[in-house]
Amino acid sequence: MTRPSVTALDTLFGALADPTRRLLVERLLTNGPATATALAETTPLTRQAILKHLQVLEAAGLMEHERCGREVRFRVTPQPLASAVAWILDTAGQWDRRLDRLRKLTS
Amino acid sequence: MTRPSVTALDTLFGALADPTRRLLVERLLTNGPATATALAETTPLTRQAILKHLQVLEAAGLMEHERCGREVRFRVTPQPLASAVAWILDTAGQWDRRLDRLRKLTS
DNA sequence: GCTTTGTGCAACTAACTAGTTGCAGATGGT
DNA sequence: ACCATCTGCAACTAGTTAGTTGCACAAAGC
Repeated sequence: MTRPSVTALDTLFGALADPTRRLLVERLLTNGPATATALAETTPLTRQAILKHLQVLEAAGLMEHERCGREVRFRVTPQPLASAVAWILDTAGQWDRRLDRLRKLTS
Repeated sequence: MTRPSVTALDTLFGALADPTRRLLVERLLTNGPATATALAETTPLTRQAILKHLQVLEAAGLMEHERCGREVRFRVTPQPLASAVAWILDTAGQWDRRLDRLRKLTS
């Protein structure tokens, strides 16, 4: 077991480890794309704090942003979540029968 | 959107966000229970560093430890991984068709 | 009883994270 | 042109995390 390097799974799981970030993902998925300013208005946090969270999510591949005039709109790109599920299924699948059944269905 | 509180998902995803911890999970799942000392021998890290990682995993519900004489053996308890998968499927499932198919099969 | 081996605890450092404030720059409306 | 609004960047604080070292304690073997 050599010292592991930082992989996409690190930033991905790390991004999901924060409740504010998970809320942002949920909210953007249900309500559609929005700006950091708009998201911050529904939150006790400042715009900059929200923006940093969005950038963490973007670094994990879970967000994209698009410029529209003077606004910057963020949209969820959930594809990387498949890797997270894949790791869980590949790892624990050998142990848990129910997860293993799921693993076979994904391939 | 009120300020979210720290939930089990936070510590769970947080525990999975570290490559060393994921390796420990994988190793213990394939090779069976082991002590922190034994695990540290296959690593550039010290026993205490490994122990801390094991404790983080245990706080996330992914480990159990059992005392055997003067040894302390750690074992993976992967049940909480189901919650992680559940969140992903519940959240992104509404978006991604393939994940949605999986979500239905878990219920 | 002594030695070996494994665990437990505490202190400490370095690095990173979450969040803030303040200000400058760009865009759109009138 | 001017004003309101939104974004971008930088500096700063406080708290947390990863990892270390050192030492004390407990259990087994001889």
